[in-house]
Amino acid sequence: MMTIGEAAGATGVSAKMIRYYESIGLLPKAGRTQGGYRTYGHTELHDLRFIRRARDLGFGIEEIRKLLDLWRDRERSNTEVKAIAQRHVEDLERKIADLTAMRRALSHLAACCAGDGRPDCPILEELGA
Amino acid sequence: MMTIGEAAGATGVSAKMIRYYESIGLLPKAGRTQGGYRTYGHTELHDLRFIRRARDLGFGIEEIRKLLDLWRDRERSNTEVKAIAQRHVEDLERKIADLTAMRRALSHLAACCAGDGRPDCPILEELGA
DNA sequence: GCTTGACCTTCCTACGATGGGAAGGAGTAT
DNA sequence: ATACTCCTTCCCATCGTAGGAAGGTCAAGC
Repeated sequence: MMTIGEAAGATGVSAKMIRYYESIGLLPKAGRTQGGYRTYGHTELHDLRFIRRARDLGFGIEEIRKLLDLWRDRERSNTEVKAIAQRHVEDLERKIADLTAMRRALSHLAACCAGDGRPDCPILEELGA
Repeated sequence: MMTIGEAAGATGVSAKMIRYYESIGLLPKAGRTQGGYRTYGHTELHDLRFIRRARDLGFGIEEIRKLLDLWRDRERSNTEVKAIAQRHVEDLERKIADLTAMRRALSHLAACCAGDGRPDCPILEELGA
């Protein structure tokens, strides 16, 4: 059995976030020592690593909640899991497209700006047009 | 002279955000009518459009604050503007790279998942590995 | 046993940008 | 005068994460 700090070190999820995930019901309430310290065992560490990986893939808390439920359900249907994943892929693609449009517009403007110390600046001209 | 709602309609910046920008000092305090309504003229509309365009390019408030200051400064050096823009381009590229990595990993997993209603699911297997 | 220091507890605050809504006043058209 | 739209300020929520304060617990060394 580990303390919250050890579990944090072992999973890469900060102690702060572990308490937060518990507080919003993403994780079941952790066991406690006599002194009131939270305790973490194999199952709990697994959940934490699961959450960590899902966060790394950009899933939001509510999506992770569903994924954890599905993971715990032996009778689950992979159709639902795949749907969640595909929705998230589309979400990522939308965000990538937005950022890419910004980057393209802005790097074009930056390329047009001499950057030679004079006041003339196509970037500001465009913003102030 | 326009009211805040008219200025919002004319610039695409919501009345809420106009008040917010004023409250954080991004915009100077607007003039007021006798009744206490904020008033907006040419200069103010220009600033609002400037902010709107900069937001559309993904600049944060503090960057916009600097850009607005530079815009107002006739003695400005385009070197500084270009540096801000290039830093932001790099920021965008980092975000794009992060999201792209997520999308690649996740769409690979989704492609490996049959989605045929059975419990077997490479996505959950990977998250729970 | 006692002290020290590391770790834990809860609770509050903040971020960045935006939106929602309540309560009440201003302006305008009939 | 009435009714309606718009304005005002103020508070709260989002989402995930981090910082800090005040106080309790635990283990190691003396």
